[in-house]
Amino acid sequence: MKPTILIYGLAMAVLIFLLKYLEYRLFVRDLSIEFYVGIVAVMFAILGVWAGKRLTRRKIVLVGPVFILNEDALQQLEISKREHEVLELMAQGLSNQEIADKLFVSLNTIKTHSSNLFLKLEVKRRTQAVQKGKELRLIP
Amino acid sequence: MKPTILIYGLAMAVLIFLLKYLEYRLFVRDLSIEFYVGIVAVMFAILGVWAGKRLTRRKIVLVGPVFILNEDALQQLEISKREHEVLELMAQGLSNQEIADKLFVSLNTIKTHSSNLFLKLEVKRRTQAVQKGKELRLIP
DNA sequence: ATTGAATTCATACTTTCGGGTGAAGGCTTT
DNA sequence: AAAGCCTTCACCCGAAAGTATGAATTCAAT
Repeated sequence: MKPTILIYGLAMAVLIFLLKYLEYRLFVRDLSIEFYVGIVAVMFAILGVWAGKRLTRRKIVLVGPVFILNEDALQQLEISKREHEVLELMAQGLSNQEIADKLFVSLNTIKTHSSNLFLKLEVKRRTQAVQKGKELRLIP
Repeated sequence: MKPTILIYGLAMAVLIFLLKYLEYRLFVRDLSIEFYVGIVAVMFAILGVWAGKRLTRRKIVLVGPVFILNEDALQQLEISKREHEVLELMAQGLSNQEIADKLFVSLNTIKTHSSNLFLKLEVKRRTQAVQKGKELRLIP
């Protein structure tokens, strides 16, 4: 931070000196008023560009991709809440037994859900279901 | 495009008129030279800010996430080319038999590869292997 | 109240997956 | 040449996944 301030101060000093120098040259009739105004205009235009850049320099914020559930697809494919839940847990790499435990239902129930899910998603395996689920934004 | 040009032309006309008006007031001694120069400076500073914004307005290009293979992880985990290949096809939702067909080897070979892969990735199922593979950027 | 969808579960059967072990051939490194 | 790794394949076994069918229950909509 310190060196930055120093540089800015120095730049400002140079600028003011230049202005005063021009003012002096104008005073002693060494410079036409048109030239004087022109140079000042150019200087401030450049200063404006620079200051504008400084002030509007927006900080870059990296935002991870936000997941937006595709509810239309869910409805079109007639996927129920439970099936959707099962799909989510599948995508987390859980086995049918683990899913059953997590949802407090029997293994057979999960098998039924997953079978129906595969029919609706038109896939044969859970890996493909997860793939398609992500493509259709049914799961993150 | 047309209205834009019209607006710019109009703005420039106003600007020039203002400058000339100030020049006239200066000429008739109605305005001190300091004020004149100051107003010009402010005007051009603002113009500079505006022009700077216009000119440096970069076009926003949306680039899809680029996949960069994490070769370090591949080496650290001692994953061979063939195993990596198998992992890729797994991630595409293929069964072991389909992978075997695609690589022109036997089903048993793929089983061996996948088993070794699971050991190296420290997972139990292919779904988890795919997950971890993506996390580690071993596969897109 | 009846219909229909969703959820639950069971039984039985087939297929796929995954673990363990062993082994042969090829290729590189020492 | 010997050691070490990769790749290939085989056989066996158990676990997990997936299919098919049928059925009971709940809950919302007609």
